[in-house]
Amino acid sequence: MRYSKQHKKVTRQRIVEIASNRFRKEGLNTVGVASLMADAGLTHGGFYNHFSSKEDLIEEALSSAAQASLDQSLRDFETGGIAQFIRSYLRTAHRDHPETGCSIAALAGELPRHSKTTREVFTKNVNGLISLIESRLSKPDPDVARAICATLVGTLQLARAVSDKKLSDHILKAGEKAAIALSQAR
Amino acid sequence: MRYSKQHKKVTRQRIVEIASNRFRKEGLNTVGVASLMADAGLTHGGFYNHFSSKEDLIEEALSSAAQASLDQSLRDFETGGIAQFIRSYLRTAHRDHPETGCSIAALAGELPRHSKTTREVFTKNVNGLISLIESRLSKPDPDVARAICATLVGTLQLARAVSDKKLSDHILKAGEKAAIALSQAR
DNA sequence: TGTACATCAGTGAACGCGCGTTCACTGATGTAC
DNA sequence: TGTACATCAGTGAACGCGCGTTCACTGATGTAC
Repeated sequence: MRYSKQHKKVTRQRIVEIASNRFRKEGLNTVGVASLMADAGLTHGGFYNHFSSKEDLIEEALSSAAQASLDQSLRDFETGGIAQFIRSYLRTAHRDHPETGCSIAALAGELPRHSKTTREVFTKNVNGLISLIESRLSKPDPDVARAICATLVGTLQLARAVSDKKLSDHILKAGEKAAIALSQAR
Repeated sequence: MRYSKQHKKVTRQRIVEIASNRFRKEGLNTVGVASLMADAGLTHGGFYNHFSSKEDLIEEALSSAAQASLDQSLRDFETGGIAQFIRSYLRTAHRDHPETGCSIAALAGELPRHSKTTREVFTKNVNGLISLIESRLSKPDPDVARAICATLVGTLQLARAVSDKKLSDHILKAGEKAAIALSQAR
C-alpha cells in the first residue's frame, strides 16, 4: 500500500520513541528489533525501511531521549534553580521510572560496548548536561558541573541496583545532599 | 576420568575467576557459558556439574570480585587514608581495566534486570563498600559515605562511557576533587 | 598384590528459542496520460 | 474524468548464529575384595 507523504516520518518517529523508552527500561541488548516493531503495531521486516541497522536506531533513540530530558531539566531549573533540578533528578519517581528518565544514567554502563558513533551521541548528551549544570551554577566551574553530573548518575544507578528499598532511599537522599553541597561551592 | 579430591574445587574456582573478570569487562549478558568454559579449557556441557545455572555463577562471580576489590581498597586505605583510596579508585588504570576493577561500577547498570538473589549479593557488596568508606572518615557519617560511593561509581562509569578521552580525564579529575571534598566534611 | 567395579568430572550432540538481517512479495494510492 | 501504471511502506518466511540447558556417554582412577 502506498501512504501519504507524512506517513513514513510519523511511523519512524513512533518507532524511535518506543525504542527510546524501552531501551532505557530494559537495556540496549535486551530489547529486540522484532519486539520493538510489534510494539509499534508493525512486523519486523519493515524495520530496515526506516533504519540501516539496530545500532542506527540506538543512536536516534539516545538523541531523542536526551532531548526530552533536557527539556525537563530546563523546566526544573526555571522553577527552582539548581537545587530544584537536583531534587527532581534524584526523586524516587525518577528512580522507579527509567523509561522516561535520564538516558545517561540508564545506559552509561552498556555504552562502552557499543559503536563509536553511538558513543559519540552519548558523549554529546553528557556534554549537554554538564554545560547546562555549569551554566546554572552561581559560580560556574566545569569541574564542579562534571562532579555533580557524576554524583547524580552514580546515585541514581546505585539506588536502582540495590534490592533493599530503605538503602535505596538513603542513597537518593545522601546523593541529593552531596550534589547540593557541591553546587554551593564557596 | 576420575580426579583427585581437590580437583573439582580448583576447576570451579578457575571458572568463577574467569567469569568474574569477563563479566566486569564485557557485561553479564554478553558473556556466554560456552565461551567461559572454553576459556577455562573445558567444554560447555560440564558447566552444570559446577553451577545450577548461569545466574548462580553470576552470584559467585560478584562475590569473588567484591572480595578482591575490598582487599585492594583496604591496602589503599592503609597506605594513604581515604584520599589515597579515592585517588586509586579514580586512576586512569582503573577506568581502562574494568576486568580487575570494582564490580559495582562495572555492573550496576545491568543489575536491575537480574534475579533477586543476584541483587542481594550486589547489595551486600555495596553495603560493604559504604561501611568501609564510613569507617575511614575522620567524622563518620553514613550519608557522606553513601554519597562518596555514588560519586565514585558515577565518575568511573561516565569516564568509561564517553568517547572523548580528554573529557574522560577531566571527569576523573573532577570526581576526585569532589569526593575528597566530601570526605573532608567539617 | 592383583583384579573387578563404582565413581564422577568432563565430553559433545541436541533441544527450543530469540537474535539481527535479507528478500521476494503485496497492494493501496499517488501520478501520468 | 477515467484508466493504466509506478511507487514503496509494510509483510512474513528464511538466513546463520549464539544462547542456556539437558543428557547419554566416556574413561581414568580411587576403592573394595
